Amino acid sequence: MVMARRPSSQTLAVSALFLESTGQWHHGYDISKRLRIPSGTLYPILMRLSDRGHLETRWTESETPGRPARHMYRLTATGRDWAAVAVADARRQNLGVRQTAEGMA
Amino acid sequence: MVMARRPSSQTLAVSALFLESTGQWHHGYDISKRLRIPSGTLYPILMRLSDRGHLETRWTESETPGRPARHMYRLTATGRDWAAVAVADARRQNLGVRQTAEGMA
DNA sequence: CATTTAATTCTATATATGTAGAGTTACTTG
DNA sequence: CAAGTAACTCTACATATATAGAATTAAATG
Repeated sequence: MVMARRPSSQTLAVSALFLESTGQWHHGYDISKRLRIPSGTLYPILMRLSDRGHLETRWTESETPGRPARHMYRLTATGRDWAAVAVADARRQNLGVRQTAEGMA
Repeated sequence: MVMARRPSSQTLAVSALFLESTGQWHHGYDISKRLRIPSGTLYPILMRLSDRGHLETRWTESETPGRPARHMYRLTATGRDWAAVAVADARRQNLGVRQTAEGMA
């Protein structure tokens, strides 16, 4: 039984962010800053979502040397469906899916 | 008049490290750990030495994605001569050119 | 010798990734 | 409902680079 547990608020926030811009690639550092989720929490989330087929990934090299490459993520088709349901469910139950860091202030 | 000032202890330590292994490439992070010189001190030193023609540089990509590339440095021919004189001078004056971080304990 | 100036160092921050291990929370099972 | 377990989060650290601006130090100059 994969993903038995309801997604955490952090996972929901990440999912909502991807849903807002379906088809677009995002990278961890950007998501981390936008949602104020620390890297040690975010990267495991991104990896879990990827492992479950909700996100697909790709690497893009930096144009300036010395900077680490970016690991890009975006929703898969099934990921979009899963995220839509998960976020809608959470909103219905008023579980507070934050859109941005500011929205949670 | 470039390099009017005598090289600092940090610059001497870096120079000595390069001298010990002339011809070999080193990267900043490694030097920083070995000599315990913080990055904000070390990178300017490496850039100055490069600008003055004492070091040549090269980038090597990391084999594991997500890790930044390494900026490699090694002595040039003139750099070796300069460093040999600078380090010898300092040792003669007993200015304490540390070989390693431990050597300064 | 005091002041000025230029060179250098230091502290903090930024860019990006990720893992280890401890702690917490949610879900299941007895 | 209590206890166990699995999932998840958090803190700290590691990998590598570099810059901005403040503080300091060394050398020159008066």
